Amino acid sequence: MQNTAPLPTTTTASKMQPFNNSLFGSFDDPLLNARAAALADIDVKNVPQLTNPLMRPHDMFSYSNYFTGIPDTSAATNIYQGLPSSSEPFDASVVVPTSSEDQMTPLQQVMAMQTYGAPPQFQYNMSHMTQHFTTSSLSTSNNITRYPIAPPTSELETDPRQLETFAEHFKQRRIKLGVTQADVGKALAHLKMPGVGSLSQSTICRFESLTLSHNNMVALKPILHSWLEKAEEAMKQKDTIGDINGILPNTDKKRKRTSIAAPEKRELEQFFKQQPRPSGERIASIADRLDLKKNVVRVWFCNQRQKQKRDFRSQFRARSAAAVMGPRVMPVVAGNGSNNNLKQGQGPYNGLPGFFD
DNA sequence: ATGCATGAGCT
DNA sequence: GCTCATGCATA
Repeated sequence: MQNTAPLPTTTTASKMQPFNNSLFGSFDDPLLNARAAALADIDVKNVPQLTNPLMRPHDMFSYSNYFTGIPDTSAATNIYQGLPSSSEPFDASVVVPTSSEDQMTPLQQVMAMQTYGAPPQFQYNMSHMTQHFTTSSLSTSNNITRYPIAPPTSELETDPRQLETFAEHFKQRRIKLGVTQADVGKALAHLKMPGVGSLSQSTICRFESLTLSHNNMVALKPILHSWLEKAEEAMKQKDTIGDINGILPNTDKKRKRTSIAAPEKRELEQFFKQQPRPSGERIASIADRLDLKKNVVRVWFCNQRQKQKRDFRSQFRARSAAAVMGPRVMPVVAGNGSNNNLKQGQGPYNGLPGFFD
């Protein structure tokens, strides 16, 4: 509504950490196969079907959207081949959060992200993946990780219920093991899986709460599964858990974080209801009206759309709703050998009416 | 747990 | 300028 109050937004700054990742080169983790057993004790829930007006034909469907009841076995979601192995010599330190002690040069990170050094069985099937699985947020931060290994084979690997089941199981076990989400994230780098670095607490949290896109869930599952197995082992032969290294000063730069005031936020939400995808001019208009920076408004809408997709299921699940909808259109990737067949959906919006300017 | 932000790749 | 994966900062 009105922004008589102080400032519509406020920003704060805080520390930014430098690179602290390890993992590179060595990947002693043979792809393992599965874990059906590990998940056997979990129950599978039924998921209602639904549709998300925000979804567009070429959008990479989110985990939430996956729950449309429409089975999907398209290659687009099959990112992994197998699961991380657990049949290798166990190294307690792997699951022990040793804080940020790992160092990796930007170049190494880049390389680690690429599947370049991985053997064939570890590589992605380029024609079956989307950009994000090759080189997502490469320089976003000090942590690498992002998708490694091969594409998934079985449907079990991408089955939403399986993923959900695993996520729950994972969380329960993690807690049992007394490991925090942040610890898990850091420990991942120790798995030394090709292309796998550490992850943030945020991501682990989102994985557990299923607030990630389906592809993201699928990609992370084998990695977290691998960690869990090692962690379970560590639990057993617990003793020499050398939680070595540890301390690392956080003396660095800062990053601002805008805080949009409630009134402005309420208006933004109203605008969003009217049109989730405002034009640049529209955004400028809104920004001007709310006395916010245009970029802040733009990003807000981007995040809102992303959030809507992720949260969609949680908003409607556990409900009998069975609004069967038309078949979901998956991005068809032409494996033409070209080096740019990792399309990302951005086709024209064909959702519900009224969402265009 | 989640809001705001970044950056890659793509249109 | 968009989507997506992800992260820092913070409520």
